[in-house]
Amino acid sequence: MIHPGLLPQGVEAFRTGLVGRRVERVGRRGKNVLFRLDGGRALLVNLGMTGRLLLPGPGAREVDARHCAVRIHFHDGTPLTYDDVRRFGALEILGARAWRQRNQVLGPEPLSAGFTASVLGRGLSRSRAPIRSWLLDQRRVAGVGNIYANEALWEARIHPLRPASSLDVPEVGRLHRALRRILRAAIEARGTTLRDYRDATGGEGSFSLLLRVYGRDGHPCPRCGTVVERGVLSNRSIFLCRRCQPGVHNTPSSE
DNA sequence: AGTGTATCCTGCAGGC
DNA sequence: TGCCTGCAGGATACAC
Repeated sequence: MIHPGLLPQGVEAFRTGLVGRRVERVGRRGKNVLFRLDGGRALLVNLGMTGRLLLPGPGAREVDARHCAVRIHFHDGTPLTYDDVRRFGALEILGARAWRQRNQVLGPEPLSAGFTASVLGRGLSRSRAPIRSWLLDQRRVAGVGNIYANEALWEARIHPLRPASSLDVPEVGRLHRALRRILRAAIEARGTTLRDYRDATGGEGSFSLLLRVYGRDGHPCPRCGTVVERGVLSNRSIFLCRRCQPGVHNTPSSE
């Protein structure tokens, strides 16, 4: 039942780091669920593609947990289940110092007050990477995944292959606004359930209903009616409207 | 520095 | 019905 691959430190180190600790609060940093433990330690959970953290409770729904990979029992017997079909996730216990180092490596939180358009612009100016790749790099900005990167670029009318440093000031402003709006709306909708995602109570996220380009190749662009296209960048899909997001020769993919 | 490719793994949709 | 291929929210290591 336990899949050691999800515990990079090994089962025993994970167990001894966790047993007897008290969870002081639960939060998030980038894509990591963060359990702050007493003694300055932290339990970090990255859900990968298909991970879920499930907790029984009054409003909790029955969820298919056929791929339970790790189970943590609280002192009162309440089980916290980590279920993950593809097992790309990871759970680890970090001491205070290791957590500080990890935290430092991650880029700014896009919804924090400090993440201004000029902060974004400064980051972008230092990189010629395609903007979609830049957005997925957790060291540059934390917590943006492929869905929200594609949606934000469509909203900001920026082609995913544009070099990060090529964005002008109005474009940086539009991207900044779009990123924050999309992330807030997705949180409001409790996430994007394409297939596997569930919140801790087993509920689905409804942002999937609000997607405008992601996974919608062949459908009309909601803004101009042009057919949305799918392309590939660094082995990940990109979705775009060629008319709303011009530039960059004739890429991506073929025609 | 950045890109393409491969890897971890399972399940599902679509074509034939 | 069944077999095959391609694709999927993420992160990382590798060669170039």
